[in-house]
Amino acid sequence: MPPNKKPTIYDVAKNSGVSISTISRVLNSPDKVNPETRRRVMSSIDKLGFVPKAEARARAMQHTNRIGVLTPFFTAPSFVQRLRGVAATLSKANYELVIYPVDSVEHLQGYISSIPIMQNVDGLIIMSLAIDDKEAKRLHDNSMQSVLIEYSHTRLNSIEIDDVYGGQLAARHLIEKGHKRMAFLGDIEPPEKYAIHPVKSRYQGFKKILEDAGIPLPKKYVMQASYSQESSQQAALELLNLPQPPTAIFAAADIQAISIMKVARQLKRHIPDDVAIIGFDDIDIAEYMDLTTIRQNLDESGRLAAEILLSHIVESDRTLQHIKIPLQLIERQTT
Amino acid sequence: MPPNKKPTIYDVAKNSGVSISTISRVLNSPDKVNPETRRRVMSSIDKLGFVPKAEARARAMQHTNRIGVLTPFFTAPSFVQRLRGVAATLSKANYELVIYPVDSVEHLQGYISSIPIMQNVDGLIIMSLAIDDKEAKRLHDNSMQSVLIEYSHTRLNSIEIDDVYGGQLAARHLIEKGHKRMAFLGDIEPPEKYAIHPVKSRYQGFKKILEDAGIPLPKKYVMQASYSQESSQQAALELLNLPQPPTAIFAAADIQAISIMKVARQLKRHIPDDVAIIGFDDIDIAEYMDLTTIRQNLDESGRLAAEILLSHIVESDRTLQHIKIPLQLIERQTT
DNA sequence: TGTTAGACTGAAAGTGCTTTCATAAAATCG
DNA sequence: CGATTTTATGAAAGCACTTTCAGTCTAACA
Repeated sequence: MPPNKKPTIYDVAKNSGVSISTISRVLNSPDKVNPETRRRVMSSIDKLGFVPKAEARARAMQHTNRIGVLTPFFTAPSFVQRLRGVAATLSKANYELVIYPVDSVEHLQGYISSIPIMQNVDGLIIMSLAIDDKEAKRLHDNSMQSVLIEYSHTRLNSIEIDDVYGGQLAARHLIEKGHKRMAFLGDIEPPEKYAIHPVKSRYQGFKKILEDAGIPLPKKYVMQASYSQESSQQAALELLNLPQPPTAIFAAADIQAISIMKVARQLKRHIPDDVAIIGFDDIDIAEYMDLTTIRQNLDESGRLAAEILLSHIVESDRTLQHIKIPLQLIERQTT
Repeated sequence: MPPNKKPTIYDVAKNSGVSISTISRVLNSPDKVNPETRRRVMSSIDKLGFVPKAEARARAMQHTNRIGVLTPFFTAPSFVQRLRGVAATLSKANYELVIYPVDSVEHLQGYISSIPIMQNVDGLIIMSLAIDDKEAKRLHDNSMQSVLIEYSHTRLNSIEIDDVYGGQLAARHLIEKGHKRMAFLGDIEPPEKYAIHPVKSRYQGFKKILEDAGIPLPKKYVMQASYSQESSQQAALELLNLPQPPTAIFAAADIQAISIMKVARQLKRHIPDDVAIIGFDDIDIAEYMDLTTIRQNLDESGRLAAEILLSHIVESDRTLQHIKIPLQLIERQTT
């Protein structure tokens, strides 16, 4: 056989002196072929290390015990933590996990529409990705069970958090602590159009409560910053170097809060006396850093998503679930 | 069209009055087809809800433009960072990435031997997983290009780091800083048998240098701790509460170093004056925390792995590569 | 002993795509 | 305006199998 090529059914046929039909038969309905021929074919198969291609797939197509996760930014801590939750319950239920990182709209559509993957997977968890009607329909038409996280669609299961409320929680906490000059730092501007922007909602909730309390939130206290360390640190620097810096900063993501902490430390500002800092997410590092934050229970949301998905796979006519998981203020040392 | 059947390119061709070649073209190289025809085809595609079948596609194309990563602990920071590197170069090269989390030996063997997955993938990156001869042979026999990270095998490409040297670097640095009582904290005991244990090598390198310098490393200064926060903190606590605590601690992983930092802070020990701390890996947070550490350039190793893999896919008769990536001491504030 | 029902097996026709090759039509040029 | 590119398209040949159909043998039955 050609040195570096994978053997095909034809090679096996040649090697064992029968036709490809027979090979196919010993693979798919062994009882229909003469035991002796079968043995000969088998030994050829072993010898050549032949692995049927389409067959494996076709077989797998029925039920794969494997679920897929579509996610952007899969290396960001918050996504990783959700994935961890998913992985945990999946492995308990003896399901395999496959992660498809999505880094562009086409990519997403490619994955969703090219239901090909899907034939490899019993269900789909879709994280922080905007699914439009067309895509939802596609999933539905192909009866692909799925659950969305951080987004929702009437026709699909979903798990969301109340970002507005999260912002409110942060604001209330800061007000209770007696702050009068508070700033917001986050990635308000849509980072990429395929992703969701919960940050805006967090901002709105935050702002609303301040307004209700008669506390102004001047423009200079609202900083746009991407998730990169540089961007956040730059924004933090500006904020803290203001002639009259805020006494508290609400960062829409823990990673950003941590950047702020770093800058504050460099500027020798004491936390929380000079600046209080509150984050959002409660990623692992937040605890290491003793960061006060709004916990959205990332692991749990992953776990929940997986559970819902699994239950819908087992019993496909279950009613859709739209879950809103609770947010919780975790007070630590930075406020 | 028949009611319950999924449309094929033939249906689309019929519906839009062109040949299947043209359909294939608008799907794969849209610029090669007349804009108007393209529009007509597109609308047919939408109308029929046509989705190309991956299986057929892969068969005809002989490749999938998708590569797989087998990895344990995929949520641990160091793994995530490597994955980030992989993802970066892959997406540049227009390859899709699929991550298969491996959490048991059977899992690994299942993935590797049940080459069905493999039909889905043009190549494999295998992280921190011990591959035995049988598995290597299987990969080889199926001419599945692959590269190992943090492990090596004569028949497969590999990227390794010199863990022993890393331990030595840490030891030398601490000695230079004038320390006389140094401790080691790490997960020396094999966590699970399918994973690799680079920690032991780091320990050995560390110990060797201390010995050479005539500095003792008593048993009580060698702490076994798993990667969990509790375990590491517990170990750190023991260490720091010793009647004569070490003046410096080498943690075999940054996450553990960070746990130590936290405990030290709680005990009001000053870093680095009371205890110096040096980690290993240089994960993202290390910089946030100003942790001195041994950088193993995780992103880079991922990038490199992907590059090697890709180059071997393009040109399958390239010679095997066994790369050892350099380690580097990053001095920050904790030593 | 002549039939005949099975049991085996191969030829060949799908399967749903990609891609090469050829050709027709349109655009460019001297 | 004829010659030459260029562009747009279709026919047809794969790819790696599955499956149907029909033919060959053989063993069993009358």
